[in-house]
Amino acid sequence: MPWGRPLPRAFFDREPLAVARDLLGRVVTAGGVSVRLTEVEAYAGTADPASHAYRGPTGRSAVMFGPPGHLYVYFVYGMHWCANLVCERDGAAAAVLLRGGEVVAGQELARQRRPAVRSAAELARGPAKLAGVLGLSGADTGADLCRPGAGIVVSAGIPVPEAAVSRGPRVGVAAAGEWPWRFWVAGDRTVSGYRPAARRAPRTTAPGRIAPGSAGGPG
DNA sequence: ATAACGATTAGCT
DNA sequence: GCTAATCGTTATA
Repeated sequence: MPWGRPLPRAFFDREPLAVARDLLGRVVTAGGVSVRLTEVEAYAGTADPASHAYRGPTGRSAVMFGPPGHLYVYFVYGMHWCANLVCERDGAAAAVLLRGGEVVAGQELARQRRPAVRSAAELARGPAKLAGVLGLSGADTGADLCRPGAGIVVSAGIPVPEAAVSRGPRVGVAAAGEWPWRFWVAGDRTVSGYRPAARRAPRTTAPGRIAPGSAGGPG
C-alpha cells in the first residue's frame, strides 16, 4: 500500500476533536478507491445535541457506543450514505464524519460510481459523494478498520501542518450548529462549501386529523 | 400505526 | 439561488 501503515486503534481511542483534526491528510481506502481527507466533522455522542447518539443508544447508533476504530455508515434523505469513524473508548459514543477529500487512487472506479460529477476535485466533495466513491453503504457499518487484513482502512497518509488547518461550524447542523467542530484544509478545492441548517418548510397538512384505522384496527 | 424529518445531492433558473 | 427526490429512524399516539 503506497499510503503508509494503517492507523492503530489508539489513534481513534481519543476525544473526537483530536481525532478529527489529526484525520486531515490521512488516506481512507475502500472498494478499490483511496481518498485523502481534507474535511471532517467531530460529533461527541450523548453530550452533543447534533449527534445521532444524543438520545442514547438506538438500533442505528449502537455502533457508535462500541469500541473505537470501527465504521458507522448511516442513510439520510432517503438516498444517501454518509461514513463516520467511531472514536473514544467502548461505552462512549463519539465519531468523526468524513465530509470531503481528494481521490488519490482508483479514480476510474470513483467516476463510475459518481457519473454526474464533472471535475476530479468534486468526486469526493461532500459526505455522500465521499462515501459513494468508496462504495460504502449500511452493509459496511461495524467494519473494524484496525484489524489486520481489514478491507477498509485508514492509512497514515501525509499529515497536514497546523498552519494549513481551518476550523469552523459544522455544515447543515441545526442543534449546536455553531460549535466549531468542523476541520478542513485551508483553500483546498475538495472541501465542500459551508451551508447553514436547512430551513424547515411550512406545514401543508392540517394537524390533528384522525388517522384511518386508528379506531378498531387488528390487535 | 403514523407523521415528521434529516450530518445531501443533482438539476434547473 | 431554489427545490424535488425518497425512505429509514425516531418519537408519539
